[in-house]
Amino acid sequence: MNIGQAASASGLTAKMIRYYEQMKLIIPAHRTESSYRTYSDSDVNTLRFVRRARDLGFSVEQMKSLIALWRDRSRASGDVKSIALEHIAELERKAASIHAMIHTLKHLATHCHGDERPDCPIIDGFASATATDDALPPINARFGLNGMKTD
Amino acid sequence: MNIGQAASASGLTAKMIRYYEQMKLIIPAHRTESSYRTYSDSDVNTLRFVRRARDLGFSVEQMKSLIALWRDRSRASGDVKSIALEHIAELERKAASIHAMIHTLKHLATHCHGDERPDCPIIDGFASATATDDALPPINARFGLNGMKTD
DNA sequence: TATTGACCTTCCAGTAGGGGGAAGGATTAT
DNA sequence: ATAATCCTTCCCCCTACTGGAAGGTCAATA
Repeated sequence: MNIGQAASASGLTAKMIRYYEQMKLIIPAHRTESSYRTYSDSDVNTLRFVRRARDLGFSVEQMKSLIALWRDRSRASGDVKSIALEHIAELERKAASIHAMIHTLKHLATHCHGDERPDCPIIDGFASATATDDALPPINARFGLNGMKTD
Repeated sequence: MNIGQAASASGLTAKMIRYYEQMKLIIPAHRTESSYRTYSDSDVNTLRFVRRARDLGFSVEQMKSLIALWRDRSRASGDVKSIALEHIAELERKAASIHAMIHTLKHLATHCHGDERPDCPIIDGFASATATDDALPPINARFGLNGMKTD
């Protein structure tokens, strides 16, 4: 199986598979004489594992740990659980931040009649102090989504 | 007022102010003879406007539109509202995606005893088909957070 | 006055997680 | 035979910044 077929079988793209190989998340694929990458069914299982972890928002670094634990027959399930719980906590922080934005925006939007008149509570809300100032912590104390795939 | 003072007055950093100037989000600041940037109270108002919009998750491109509308005395409030509503919809998609991740992860985590035994439903869930496969749409149909600051 | 320290300037590099596309070789279908 | 579709590596692009180097400037102190 070449990279394109492995890609559609796993739900990743060929670009992603090469990227993960380069990042040392996955073991370099075997090559044909003409240096085409080849994938076995077992390799595709690994790729599917990666895709599922990625779909759950794990970073490449986190996935490295998860794959190492996956391959380790003597792993402690507590190690896996702690990674998962930490990730859940991070996701919940992100969700809370997004909900705070939605809340403020909806509040502003419901007071905007949204016609041709220039009077606009949304713009006015941005231009003067609103709940936003208090709703979000200081700029440097915040946490980032950092390229996380909520795709 | 120089850039450091404008930064603390607005809640941005000096780096961000220079970046926004470079990106043409804000008008280049006046300079002293020794090419220090100087900011008036009015300039700081603009910076505060930018910070609030940023805190609500708007991208630099969206903020360009919002600032243009802010400065346009004859703007239609409907134009502002449509930008805001579109942004709310985007935020809600992101939130739904994150909640789906949390849901799946919590489901897996509650079935993991989390001790020294190697048996781990979380890892097993990644390795074989789970609700994840159905919970998320195909990889190319997804939407991204793309550097958005949920910081 | 000299010097220190806290500013400021520009520029370059790097981040995460890839996407896009060029240049060129390989394989496959007609 | 030839065209279409793969594959390879390579490098640049994206967002929204942050960090740091090299160097100029300004205010206070010894």
